[in-house]
Amino acid sequence: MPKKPTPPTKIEQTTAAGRDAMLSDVPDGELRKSDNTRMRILNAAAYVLSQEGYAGTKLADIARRADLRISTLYYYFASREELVVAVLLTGSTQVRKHTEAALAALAPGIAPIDRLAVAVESHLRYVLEISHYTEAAVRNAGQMPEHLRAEVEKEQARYGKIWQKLVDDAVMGKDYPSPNERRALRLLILGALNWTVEWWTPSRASVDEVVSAALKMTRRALGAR
Amino acid sequence: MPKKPTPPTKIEQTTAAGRDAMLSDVPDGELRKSDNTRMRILNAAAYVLSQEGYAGTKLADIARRADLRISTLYYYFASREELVVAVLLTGSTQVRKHTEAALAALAPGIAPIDRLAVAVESHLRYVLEISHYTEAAVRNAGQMPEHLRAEVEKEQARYGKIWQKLVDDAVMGKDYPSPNERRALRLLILGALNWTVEWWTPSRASVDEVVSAALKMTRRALGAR
Amino acid sequence: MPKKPTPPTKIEQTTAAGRDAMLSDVPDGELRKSDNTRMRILNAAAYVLSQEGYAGTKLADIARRADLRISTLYYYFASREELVVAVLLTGSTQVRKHTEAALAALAPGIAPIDRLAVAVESHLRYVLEISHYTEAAVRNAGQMPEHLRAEVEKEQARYGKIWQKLVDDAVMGKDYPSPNERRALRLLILGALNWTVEWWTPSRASVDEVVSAALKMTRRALGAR
Amino acid sequence: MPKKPTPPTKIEQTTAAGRDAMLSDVPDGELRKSDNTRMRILNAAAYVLSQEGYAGTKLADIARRADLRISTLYYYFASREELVVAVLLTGSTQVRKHTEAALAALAPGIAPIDRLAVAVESHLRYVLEISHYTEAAVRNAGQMPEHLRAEVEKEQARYGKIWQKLVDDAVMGKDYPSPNERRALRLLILGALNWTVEWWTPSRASVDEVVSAALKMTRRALGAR
DNA sequence: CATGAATGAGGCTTCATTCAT
DNA sequence: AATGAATGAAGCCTCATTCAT
Repeated sequence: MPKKPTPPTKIEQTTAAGRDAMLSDVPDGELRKSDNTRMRILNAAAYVLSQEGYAGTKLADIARRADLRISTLYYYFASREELVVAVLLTGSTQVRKHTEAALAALAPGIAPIDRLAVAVESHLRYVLEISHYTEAAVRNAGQMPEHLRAEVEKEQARYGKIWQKLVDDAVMGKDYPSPNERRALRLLILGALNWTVEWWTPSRASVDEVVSAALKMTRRALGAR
Repeated sequence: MPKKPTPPTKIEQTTAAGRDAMLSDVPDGELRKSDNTRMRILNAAAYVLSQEGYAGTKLADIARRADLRISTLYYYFASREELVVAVLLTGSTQVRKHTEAALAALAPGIAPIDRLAVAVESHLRYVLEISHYTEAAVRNAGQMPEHLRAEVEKEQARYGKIWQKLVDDAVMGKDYPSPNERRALRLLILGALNWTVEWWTPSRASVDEVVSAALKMTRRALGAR
Repeated sequence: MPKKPTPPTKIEQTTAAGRDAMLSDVPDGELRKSDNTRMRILNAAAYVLSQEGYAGTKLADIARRADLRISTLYYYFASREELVVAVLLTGSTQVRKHTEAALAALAPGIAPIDRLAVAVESHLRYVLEISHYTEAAVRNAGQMPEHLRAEVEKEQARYGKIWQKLVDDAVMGKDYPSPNERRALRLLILGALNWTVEWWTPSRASVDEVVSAALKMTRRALGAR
Repeated sequence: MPKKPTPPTKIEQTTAAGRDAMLSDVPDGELRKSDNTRMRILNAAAYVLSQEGYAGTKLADIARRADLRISTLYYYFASREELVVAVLLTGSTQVRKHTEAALAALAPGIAPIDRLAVAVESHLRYVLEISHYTEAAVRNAGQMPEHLRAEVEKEQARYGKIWQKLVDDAVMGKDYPSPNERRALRLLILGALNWTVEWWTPSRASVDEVVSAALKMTRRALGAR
């Protein structure tokens, strides 16, 4: 395992893979202490961001949750902003990868509307059940100061493209004739899914029920019988 | 210690009516100057909140936009929080009233799905075209500190009830059989509409196109052919 | 007296005149409280800068000396840097004005070497006896971060020009033939004078003795018999 | 608690000789690696101090320039302050030794004014051309916190004594009659020389020109011709 | 009514320093 | 002999808030 030069301060997406490695029980053998700590910080930041939002996220909270002092954060990230961007980037990348994987696993001949349904379920479950990173990304996308948006939006555009194709392929007949309408449709659907983070809590309804409703809504909206 | 003569500081929703009054050409004679100023502050705050989000909203920005000094804000509102709550309450109340009015204007025998469609259009246009207050309310609902949510959520619950009835009435046949699913459906639809504030800009598509897509999506989702 | 708009945060040289006004016993009548406080801050900063140097100057020290809280400094200056620049600019401007005044008061026909001598004495006494501002400017000219030097150096260049003329006029015969040498001579003399702030203390020798030595040195260096 | 095997941490002036040894091609066999590294650190610190000043000098800069990690510096120096003091002492000692050597090389019967001239040239060239150590010492003499000055000032007093004798011997006749004036004269001259570090850059004038001006100024100031 | 002035609390960041390896 | 990791102290700065006028 190659030693990184010195202070590991740089923005790199922390992939879901790396994160999972950390969450599993694999002994540290392959990881430097520093990787571990960096991950702990990112995890803590993702959680706080998902709960408190961009402006409410304080380094003190992140440090407390990571069981470190504030100044230690600066050993790994050059600034609060860099840390936030790293989380959001990770979050955006994670859903995308997760959904891409789900789609890749499908049989080749599957109907477009079914592909879209798979994406809906994958996205929704990831946001609600799995990743604070993605919840953070979803909730804070619009709350970030101008100069931080560029990077995050680029990643999100990538995901958006995938979805647009899913929607375009699934649209039947002559509904939603214009590209603008189909773009709107895609964003309305993703909005419906993303907005769940604002209202869903495990106590009132199961994820399954939400997924079920979302799937019906989408299938019908796209013209399935 | 009675300091301020008649401190007009009280949280009351500023209704759309009041607001419109202010925007119209009614001679000032009808209004105390203080009403005027209070309204200017609220308008400014609504705008800033809709753009910057809860945490990004600074009194300095509001004061600048209202062409006042910061300390003046305290003549009208006891605290930043009170001002914010006033805006969000106003925003929530405004859409509700607006949508209620639109529904009230309908012929009695109209089909439930059509009533829902009217609500969709009314809501969407209000958020996107008309009211910074409502945009502020929509975007910041989830970003507020715990102790401020109560009031705002109460108003929103009221609106939610109206919508739930619209959805329940419009659902056809045996789809969405459980109340939980129908609740999820309502929130998915409202989420789709509310999320538009995160992505819609006049430059890429007209409101009409978004409305059109939203109407189709809703009608189909609810089972209309 | 025209009211300044609002927060008086802007860099303007505080002229010796303004400062003297503040130091004298003239009742505040003509001055806003704000002018007074701004002056107190500048005075405090000048003192601290002259004693501690650029890097050693802490806002806490300045605030303490001005009998204010740190945050109050920000009501008058946008940043530590702006305050420092204001002091150095003031300091540079002060000596220049003081020396210009001394020169202006001379009889027209006076010999160039005598004009130079007047400048030497004026400069030296101002730095050692009168102005912390100028001492601050002298001691910190070279210690400032790159991006702050521009403004200060411009003012200093202005003073440098005056001195160069004094030196050029006073140089007799064929010594120091090249402009570069005369420039060096000017800077050596000013250096000798400025460096006094590093070693002079009232306890070891009187200002008069230093002035006397400096005058002799200069007169002889320039070729007077 | 004996931690470090042979912690070479001790304040000793690194003489010009030692430094030259390091710069020359003598095979490393003669030097412990640690000497080598210690020297690298000192050199780096001298450079940074000469450029940034006491307060602007960061261990990070020194480490970067020495191509080491910050923590390594602590293997050789107990603290930042100790390192700084070592540099300044070295710098002060270097000029003194250099000038002493130049004076020692003179013929015995040489005139006092010529001895002084030799010292002027030696000092000036050393500061401007040769040693960052001395430049550091010169520029930071007055910027150091109280508790660090003692050692440095002691060394500088030693050099001052030599200069005072040079000046006293060179003064002719009845000028500068009092010891205080002669002390002032010495410090004015040294000030003129030292201040050159604040303004001289190779691009505007050659060292020779500055030296020439300084020599003429000194000779004349002392009454030669 | 409105504001100028002042402040306290709290956040971000830098940096020298320590220590186990 | 050198370094990676972690930290405490201290500084700068922002911002909501107060209060006399």
